[in-house]
Amino acid sequence: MLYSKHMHWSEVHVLEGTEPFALKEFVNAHGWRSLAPFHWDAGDSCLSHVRALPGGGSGAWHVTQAAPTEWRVTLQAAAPLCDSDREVLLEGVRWALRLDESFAGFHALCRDHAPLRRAAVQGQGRLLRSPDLWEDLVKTLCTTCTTWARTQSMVRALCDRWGELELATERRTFPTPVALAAAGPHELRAAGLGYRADTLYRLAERLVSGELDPNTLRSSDISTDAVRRALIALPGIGPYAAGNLLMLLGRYDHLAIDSWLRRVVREGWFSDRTDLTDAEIERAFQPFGSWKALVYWFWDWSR
DNA sequence: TTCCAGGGGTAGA
DNA sequence: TCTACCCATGGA
Repeated sequence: MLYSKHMHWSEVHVLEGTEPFALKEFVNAHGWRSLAPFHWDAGDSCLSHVRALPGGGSGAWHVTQAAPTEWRVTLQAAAPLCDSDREVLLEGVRWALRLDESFAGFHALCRDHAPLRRAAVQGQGRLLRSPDLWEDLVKTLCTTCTTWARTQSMVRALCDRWGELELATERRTFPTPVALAAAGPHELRAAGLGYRADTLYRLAERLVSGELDPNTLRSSDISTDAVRRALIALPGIGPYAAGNLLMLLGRYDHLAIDSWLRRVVREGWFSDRTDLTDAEIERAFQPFGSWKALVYWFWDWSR
């Protein structure tokens, strides 16, 4: 634990996970790593994130792989971290990397299907998520009815305009609900959010008022159906967005059916039939039970 | 100019 | 439950 030459606080921790996985393959399993304020340094195989801290100010974490189940985490901040801020950052790393989640059931299923065996052999199934669920709610909203390039630019614009500058990394945090509620729908629209501006503003207001605490949705005491109903009750969250968020929450029994999934499944399993319905897609995934979303993500569609 | 993109909400049947 | 329509925005 020391001050760097730029007088920023830095400290190193080692976190242990329960199941081995490769950081590089994990980070590249889906697109979330390219959404701010995540930063993936492919050369150093280092994943970073910056976030606002409850004690005020902000902090950064940088993760590299130390061993199959060991992670070297460097925390950075403008000043020494208090215990609660350190805990928030480290808990965020555990959550983002899913260090406490087991994929043994998924891998058992994978061994029965040739296009999934690679996933079992390589220990796949883990999908990166943001340290904070509010951040993933907003990011998911920004994936609706747009291109991936625009999703990236929308999320970047939110950070650039309403995020806090983290001094050690000179990167901007993801904006808090307070910041986006204060911005208002007109400013959000002007930042390129389009019709999502109104729903995003309403979502931020619900969090600020205390009407919604998204972290209650992280509880394992609630049934998946109850979580799904709560998600769909939120402004701007429909079946696709709820499916994506359930997957990020570690519940894989619902598909997030979007134009990309429709195309992949149509070409892979239905001879490119143009009249394929969502109901037929749902039925095709029914045999995979509580692992449907991961089966879609890790199925070897090139076979 | 028109169409569509890793959809959601609403009205009407 | 299903369908039709609208919702901003930018790139092809």
